[in-house]
Amino acid sequence: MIENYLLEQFVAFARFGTLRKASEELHITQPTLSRSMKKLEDELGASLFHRENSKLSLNETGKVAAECAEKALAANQDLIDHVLRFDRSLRTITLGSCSPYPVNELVPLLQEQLPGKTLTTELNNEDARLIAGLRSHLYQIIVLHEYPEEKDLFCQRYIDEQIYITVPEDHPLAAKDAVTFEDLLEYRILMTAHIGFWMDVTLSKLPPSNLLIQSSLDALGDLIAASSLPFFNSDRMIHSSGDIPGRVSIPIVDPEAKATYWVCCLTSDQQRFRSLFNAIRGSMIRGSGK
Amino acid sequence: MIENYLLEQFVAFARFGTLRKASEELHITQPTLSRSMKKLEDELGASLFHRENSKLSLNETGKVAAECAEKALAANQDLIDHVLRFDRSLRTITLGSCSPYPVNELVPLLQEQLPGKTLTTELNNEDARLIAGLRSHLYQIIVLHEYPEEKDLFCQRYIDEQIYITVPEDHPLAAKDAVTFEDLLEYRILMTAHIGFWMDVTLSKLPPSNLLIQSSLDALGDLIAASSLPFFNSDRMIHSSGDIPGRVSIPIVDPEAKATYWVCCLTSDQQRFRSLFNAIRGSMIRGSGK
DNA sequence: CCGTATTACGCTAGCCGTAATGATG
DNA sequence: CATCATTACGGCTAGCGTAATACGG
Repeated sequence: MIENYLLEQFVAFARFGTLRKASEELHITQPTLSRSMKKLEDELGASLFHRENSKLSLNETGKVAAECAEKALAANQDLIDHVLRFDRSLRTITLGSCSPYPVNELVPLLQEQLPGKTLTTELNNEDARLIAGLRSHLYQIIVLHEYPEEKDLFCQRYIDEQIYITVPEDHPLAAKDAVTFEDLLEYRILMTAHIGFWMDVTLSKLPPSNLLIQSSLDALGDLIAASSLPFFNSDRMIHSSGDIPGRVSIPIVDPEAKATYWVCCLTSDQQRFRSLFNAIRGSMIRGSGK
Repeated sequence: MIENYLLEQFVAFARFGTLRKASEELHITQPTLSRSMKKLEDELGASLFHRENSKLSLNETGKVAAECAEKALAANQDLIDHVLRFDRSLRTITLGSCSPYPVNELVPLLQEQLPGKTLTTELNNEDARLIAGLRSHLYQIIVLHEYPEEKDLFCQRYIDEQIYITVPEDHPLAAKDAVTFEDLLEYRILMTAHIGFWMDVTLSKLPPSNLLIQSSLDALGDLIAASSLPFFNSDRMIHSSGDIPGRVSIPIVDPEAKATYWVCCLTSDQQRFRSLFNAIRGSMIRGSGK
């Protein structure tokens, strides 16, 4: 068995080419590195270096060893990452979502159902990365916008969301009952960057030059109030924040402008979150009754 | 970074369940293990054990950690194996073959073409394992009985071999020009275990009870001389060792009883073995001219 | 001479074992 | 009291840094 401190030093040499540079990077002295490299060769029982003229370089075996050493160190780092992540997952709940609205709705529910747990949330555009995060205990609960086929996931159908465009009452579009993305091609539209997968949807339907993307939510609010530019909205958002005087919201009828959300956890966590999923179902019934 | 000696001790505990057993297995003392497990928790910054009633067991995080630790240790062992194998491959040539006859032919050629190198040979029934061995530098040259499609292999068509059955002149089969495996069903046949993939062929065509398999080649030779039992032979073997007085050899005409050999190396080694492959082609031309 | 690697030497951190203590059934 | 884990103590290995040496462009 080769200790990792030797591999770390060896990989540093392989990367930086000379003992001096590597020793500086690792904040150890050159003689220490020199000694370690000898020790590594000794413990492996194979020559790894080509030595000539006070110049040290990897030989063919050394190159093979450097590759393998990186893998071994990566496995070690994996261990640390996985353990810390899992340990954290026992005390904290991280909600990963493809879209911000479900987060708003779920956060109070999670806080109520999982008292004493720290709750953090994260937007992530790609369903695949959300699922991978769930498996690696980066997330405990995720919200997807497509039903996943994966067998190790327990999924509960959640709310729908329909995208609207909100315009001033005197806007050319204001009279319409419905619009398509195509209708929006001639306008510049305000939006925020923090809308999860909806960003991918809008970018696939509208050219970037049409979109005035604000990274700050505050800035977006100010611009909406101060300008008469159209901006994206959704039935859910309108419902929860109420109508804005002097503006009308028109539904976008493209199929891409409507999504069904799914709340998922690992099947191995299903029992643990049973009452939470019950509460989610309950909230949907109450929500529809409003 | 977690040092591997800690992981080794941790995995031993995970396997054997108590510090005592693990300490005995590792030939270290119990207090040492106890201290190491604390150190591991400390360095990871996570609790790994459930401690109660002077009983130590893994908690959920510990189970995750044990799995990852095994992977990390496996990666470390991989490093050692790969490096030693590669280093060895620079000084020695290991020939892996699916069949013994090509080995007999190739060994003198290899010794002539690669002077100063240590030469070892190994029979291996499965082509897939020969190819894997080539890739991991366990072998440098292999002989297959089917053309492999793998792109990282350089392959050279080699000799054919045809299996015969050798019987006494007064044997019922002696009069035949050709036989099939089916004809052999009623006889007990002498053979050796060291015939590579031919063993798989015979076992697929004849019941094991028909085969008198000798592990020692000497024993087989003695039995052939002392008994009148049929035994397997091949055109190549007959050619090189000459006819045995009082015996006749009859070809087995099933397609399975004929093989074409392929000599292969890694394409990355192709240049290194160029003259060797030339010599192999040369030997085949001379061989056919005889 | 400056930059490189190796060798020599002394320090000390940390790993180990022994012995003692605690806890449990 | 037998078994298992933890704590306490002292020895010693081995990894470290400093300083000196060697070698080349």
